[in-house]
Amino acid sequence: MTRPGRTHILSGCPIDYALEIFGDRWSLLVIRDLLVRRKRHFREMMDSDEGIASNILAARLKKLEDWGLIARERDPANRRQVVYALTQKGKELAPVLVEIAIWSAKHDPNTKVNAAFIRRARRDRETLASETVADYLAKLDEAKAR
Amino acid sequence: MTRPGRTHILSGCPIDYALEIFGDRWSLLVIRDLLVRRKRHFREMMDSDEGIASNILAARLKKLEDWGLIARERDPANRRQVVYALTQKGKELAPVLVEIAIWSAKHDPNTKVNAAFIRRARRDRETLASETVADYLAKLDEAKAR
DNA sequence: AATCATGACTTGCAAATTGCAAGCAAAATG
DNA sequence: CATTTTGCTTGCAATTTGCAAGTCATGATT
Repeated sequence: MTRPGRTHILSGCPIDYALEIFGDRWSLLVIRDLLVRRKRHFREMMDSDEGIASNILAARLKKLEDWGLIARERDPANRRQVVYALTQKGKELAPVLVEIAIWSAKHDPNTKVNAAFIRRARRDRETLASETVADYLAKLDEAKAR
Repeated sequence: MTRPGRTHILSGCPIDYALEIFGDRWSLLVIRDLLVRRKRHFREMMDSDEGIASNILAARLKKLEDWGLIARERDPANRRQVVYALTQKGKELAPVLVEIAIWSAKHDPNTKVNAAFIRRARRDRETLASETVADYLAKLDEAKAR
């Protein structure tokens, strides 16, 4: 089994494995963009509010692809464009994103996510399939925008 | 409200808030050490398998303290030593660590965490208080070691 | 067909961060 | 008192990040 670009010997701890893949400032934001905001193209992700640089975005996409979290193809409708999508492995990070969002909603003094919504997310989490979690997170995103 | 060391304007997205605090290779490993492995001293965290450098560990501890996830005090029994502990804000990251561990256990081909254990973690998660989650994760850690 | 625009990167370069290993000051131990 | 321990700090090289311009392939327009 190839483990791409391994810069440290992994300790065997599950947290360490995950952080080898997405332990940086940008990767989970890319996954959010794909999962929650349904972005598909490079330009769309570049346009997110956080202001990622193109070389960093390109490098993160490559890494996530190398580790099997995303897949890419040339868009047949316009071959200049690449379409990125989460693999199942990538989609299954949805509960991680939910928990992070719940934690942040509680602790970010500037949060715009309402507490009742978060309590519901926590209560219903077990029944959520990953696509529905994506909808959940999308609603969190919309709630934030209000 | 002071927001320590803010290097980017936060987008308002809960994922972005969290990544501002712990979006790096090492911070969640530090939190794991405190929460799961019950480590309390600098030297103990330095000794974790992943091999963090002392300047990075010191910087991460400072950042986590600045953001209110950990607290520190001189150990009255030995004033050379500093005791670090998670605050409530820090402890409430336990469900995030559980989800990351579950994800990794499923996707890390070298995982030593058994699947039945993970299914149980998923099923029981809702009833777990953060201290019990810490025990859970500790058991995951032990299972890994076997 | 030629020209221009678009999209996904790539590149050059400066700033920032990481990592190695030695160093330092305070406190404890022998 | 001399030595050891602890939690950092520091010097320095390597690596990564971030800004902005550049490049190449493809599509659209004239």
